[in-house]
Amino acid sequence: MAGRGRPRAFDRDTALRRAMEVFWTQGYEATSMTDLTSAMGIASPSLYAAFGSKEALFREAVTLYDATEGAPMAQALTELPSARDAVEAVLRWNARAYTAEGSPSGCMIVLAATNCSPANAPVRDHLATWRKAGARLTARRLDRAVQEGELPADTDTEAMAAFYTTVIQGMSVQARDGATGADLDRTVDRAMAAWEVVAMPATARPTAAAARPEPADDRSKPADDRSAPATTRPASSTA
Amino acid sequence: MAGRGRPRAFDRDTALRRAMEVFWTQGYEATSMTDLTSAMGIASPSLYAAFGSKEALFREAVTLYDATEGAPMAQALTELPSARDAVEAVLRWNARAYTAEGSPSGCMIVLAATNCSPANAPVRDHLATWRKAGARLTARRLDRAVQEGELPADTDTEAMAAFYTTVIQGMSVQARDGATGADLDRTVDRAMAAWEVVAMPATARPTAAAARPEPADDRSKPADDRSAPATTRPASSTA
DNA sequence: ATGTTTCTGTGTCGACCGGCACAGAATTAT
DNA sequence: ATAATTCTGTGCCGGTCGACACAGAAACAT
Repeated sequence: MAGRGRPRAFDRDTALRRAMEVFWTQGYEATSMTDLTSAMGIASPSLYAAFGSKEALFREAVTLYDATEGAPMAQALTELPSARDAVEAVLRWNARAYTAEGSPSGCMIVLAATNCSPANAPVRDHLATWRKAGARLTARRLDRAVQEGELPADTDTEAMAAFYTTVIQGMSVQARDGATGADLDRTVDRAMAAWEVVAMPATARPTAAAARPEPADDRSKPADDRSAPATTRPASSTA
Repeated sequence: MAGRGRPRAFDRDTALRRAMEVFWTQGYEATSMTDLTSAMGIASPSLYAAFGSKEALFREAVTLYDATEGAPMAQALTELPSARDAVEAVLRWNARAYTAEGSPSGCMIVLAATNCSPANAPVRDHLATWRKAGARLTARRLDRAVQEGELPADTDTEAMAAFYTTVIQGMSVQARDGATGADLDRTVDRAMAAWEVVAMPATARPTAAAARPEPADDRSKPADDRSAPATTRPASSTA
């Protein structure tokens, strides 16, 4: 198995796993070569010889993350008999995984490169592609549920998958902000309780008792907004 | 109004707005002093004289962001007569704001410092505090709705606010990944259609036809997971 | 034993980072 | 006019970034 020359003095898989943890915690740009080499226990020339570059190492780390952390999700989506159980399994699993002790909080694919400099745009796009692949996998599972009669024939499966993907990605931010597994479970409770109304057709509007006219706020100007309001300074805030 | 010495040759508010846009687009760490000075049209000594440091400038930019982009949200939350209309107004507003042309996509407070090096942890915590303040403002609005009889007395307002906060934060990620305003609106449709089931009491479990036993997937190991599964490489993916 | 190959550690490269010293320019106060 | 004050632009600081040259060490083949 060993090649011709001097054998490698470190375990490549172990070093890659260490690198994944650092990237997972700090993100791509915020992780320096010094962070990597000290975590992996090797010098930078060994890193370059084994992985090529910092970016190539990151891509390998993402692939490893998907293989180890994401594999059970793909399995649940394809093997569980009902789409509802499959989506709930994904949400419950993530609620625990994002808050598990011994590993960084939140999802690496969501959090590791949300913002970066133009020079590293390829890295950001790489993760975005992976995120979209996950949403698409969910949409295909919902399509199957429509074919099997589990969901109404006119279900907007793309929008439904986008909704649950949005919830999952928001959960990553919540976990990074200190939400507990129980906190995320309460959000999952609500997302799953809404299953029937979320499975609405493409043409429908809010449904239920929600045939509202419009947001009703003063359309002062088409300016932008942020996630939630706070006129004054944040102060302490415990929740 | 002018002081004693040589007057400032640039407009401080304009320069701050430019800085906000750069931080909004690239995030805190990925934005260099060169990025800032070129966008603001001033040299670095002027920046330091006017704002103190890169971090102080960022905090001022966040405050400006909240005052300009977030103020309508706080207004909707406090002034609209029903909590349901208020929350929907916030969601609809954000769906448009996150995807508006002429400004960066997504929410600055969610995206500008999700991951950063330990040295910049104070910046990350600063934004996290702001995010939590928004969630708390929503929770207080829901408390008022309970007091006014709009929501059941046993409503878990904290969990309900956390749910909608999670959706909003997920929408920021979606917008960054290229989702359109119509895409986000479809998610808002579903989040609002679920209003009644989301307003569930603290003790309740999934409700509806969702009294499931457990996720039911093979509990292979307590490892973590990511946002969505993808066994193979991402490939192209258009949605 | 000798050559070939491959990995390891030291040291360092040019570029850029955030931040600031310094001198000159522009204003007000006297 | 002259002094005092404040801003502006040039240039540079020490430190760190990602990346690699180089020589020595450790395995193989012959």
